[in-house]
Amino acid sequence: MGVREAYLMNKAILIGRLTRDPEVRYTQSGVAVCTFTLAVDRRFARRDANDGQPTADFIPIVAWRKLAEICGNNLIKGRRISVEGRIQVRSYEAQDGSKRYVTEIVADEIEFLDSRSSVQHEGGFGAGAGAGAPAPQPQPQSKPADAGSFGPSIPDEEIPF
Amino acid sequence: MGVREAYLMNKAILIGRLTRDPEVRYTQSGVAVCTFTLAVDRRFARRDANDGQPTADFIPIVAWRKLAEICGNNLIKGRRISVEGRIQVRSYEAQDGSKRYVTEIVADEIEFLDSRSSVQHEGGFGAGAGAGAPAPQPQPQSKPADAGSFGPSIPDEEIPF
Amino acid sequence: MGVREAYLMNKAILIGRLTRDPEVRYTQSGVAVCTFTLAVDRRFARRDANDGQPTADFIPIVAWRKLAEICGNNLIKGRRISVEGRIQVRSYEAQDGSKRYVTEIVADEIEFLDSRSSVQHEGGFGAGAGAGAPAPQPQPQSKPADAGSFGPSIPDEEIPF
Amino acid sequence: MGVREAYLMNKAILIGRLTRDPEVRYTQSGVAVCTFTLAVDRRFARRDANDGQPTADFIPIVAWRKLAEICGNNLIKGRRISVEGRIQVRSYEAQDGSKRYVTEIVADEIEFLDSRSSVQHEGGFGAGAGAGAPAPQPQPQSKPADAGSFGPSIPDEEIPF
DNA sequence: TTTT
DNA sequence: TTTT
Repeated sequence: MGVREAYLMNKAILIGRLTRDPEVRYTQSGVAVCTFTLAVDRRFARRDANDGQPTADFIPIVAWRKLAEICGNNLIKGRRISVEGRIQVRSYEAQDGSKRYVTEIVADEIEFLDSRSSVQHEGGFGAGAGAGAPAPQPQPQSKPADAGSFGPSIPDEEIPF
Repeated sequence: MGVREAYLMNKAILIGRLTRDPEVRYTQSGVAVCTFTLAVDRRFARRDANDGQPTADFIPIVAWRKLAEICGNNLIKGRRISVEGRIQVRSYEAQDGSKRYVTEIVADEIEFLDSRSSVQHEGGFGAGAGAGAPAPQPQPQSKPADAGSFGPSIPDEEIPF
Repeated sequence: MGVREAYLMNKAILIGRLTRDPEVRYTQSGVAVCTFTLAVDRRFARRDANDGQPTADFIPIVAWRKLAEICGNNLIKGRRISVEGRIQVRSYEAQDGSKRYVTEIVADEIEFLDSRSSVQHEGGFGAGAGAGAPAPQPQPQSKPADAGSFGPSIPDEEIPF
Repeated sequence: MGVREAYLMNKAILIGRLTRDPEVRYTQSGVAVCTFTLAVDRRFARRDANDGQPTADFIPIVAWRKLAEICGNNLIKGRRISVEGRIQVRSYEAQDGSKRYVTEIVADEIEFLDSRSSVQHEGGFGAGAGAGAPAPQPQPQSKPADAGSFGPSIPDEEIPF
């Protein structure tokens, strides 16, 4: 027998901006899942260098359940947030039979760091915000909606805790 | 003009075990880079469930320069370590022209959490550790060595700070 | 007017050992609060140096509500845990009228890093564990009990969220 | 004998504002040490409640060596920064013979989150910035200077790593 | 003693 | 007052 000493840690803390409006979908059993990508500028990147080097990391984020719905209803492209969560690496088989890996942050906590109005004021996002355009509808589908398309393809086993 | 307020954060803190001995290579300009994969058990995974669900995340780690050499000379499959660093997402073009993404942790600090002897004692790896066997040489190439194979393919632009 | 941009962060992540059994008390309104001290060894301290330099930091921890009760029922002197929380600085007036400061970590999450039996086996605590002794009762007061002594002195305003 | 398994962690991550200009002093052997207090607003504090409850934690920060000098030369009351470091608890004997405890964060990394001009522009500090006033000299003593007063009282044993 |  |  003996002492079980299985210590582990898996924590990510990020601050960045959404590259797009978030997407909310639902699993077969109706659990909400929200996904988006966070752009986190690299600390010492020279954005003016034009040397082809990336100036940011684009990190996929996943939120589940209540947090997913709050994100879907409040986040919007360009908004700055902090995310605390764990790094998850999933694998799947590609069409050509090869194994592919997906790395994403499963969010435990998300904090909104600038007000929605400030994002708009700063002109953080363009499309559809032009003069004469109809009022934008930043809030994504807030319940079932088009859950049909992608939702059912999310297996319930993916749901954490 | 106005106030520049470009705050960002990108921090990962991990504790897990090496899935293999680390690899050390060198860039064209001779900078050491060490790579390995960290297995971090998932908190609520039931390892006995046999339900096909993963029980760990396998997270690629990269260390550079002095830290790379320390890792190459001291780490070994099965050893438990902590890693603190940042999440980096790189993209490259696959042979079929599609874009692929690689996510890895660029290590700032690594700490060795169990002594080398303890890993051996726990039977973390077998080959060559038997009585009467020649002294194992777990230390990978500690300087140029076979840098030729992969090393030169690491572009110097990848080197952080 | 303008953009409100009030970002803050206050996070502590600790791993150490309890210097004593935890204490559980109750506020006037019956909310559980558990306190104990965590000994966190200093990384580069030479424990053998005998130079009078401290080799550890002794950090006060506070847990509230359900977490307080779980701690009271499961923790014990010598046990190794991780604590995640925020740093809180309180002040109070001493008998001599001077202002004193108390710094403590308000725990959000606590994880038990070695099993209770392992602590016992390692001889972490002696009393009552001898052969033939009556079953030890490490669980402190699990509800009101002697809340009278210290409990009522905890003002309800101290309770977080 | 046996496996030594002495794992510890002691990490603090803070974002807040300086309550005053920082102070730089020097130890007997000439090592720079910078101290200041960080005000970190409490997340759910109601600043308008006027209920006597604190709305922020005031956390003492210490930086050493090069970092101390950078802080002394660049920080200023009201500036927003992030601090990463470890929690240190020191004790000393008060004049009345009782033991007192000081908790502070020993900084490993500090990041400046708003530009100096932005702090000024926001009216973060008034005195001496009026028209016709002589150029302000926010930079504290940048080398030995009045090290005499407090400096010599900092024992060299306090210096970390 | 406290920042915005 | 301190843990291993």
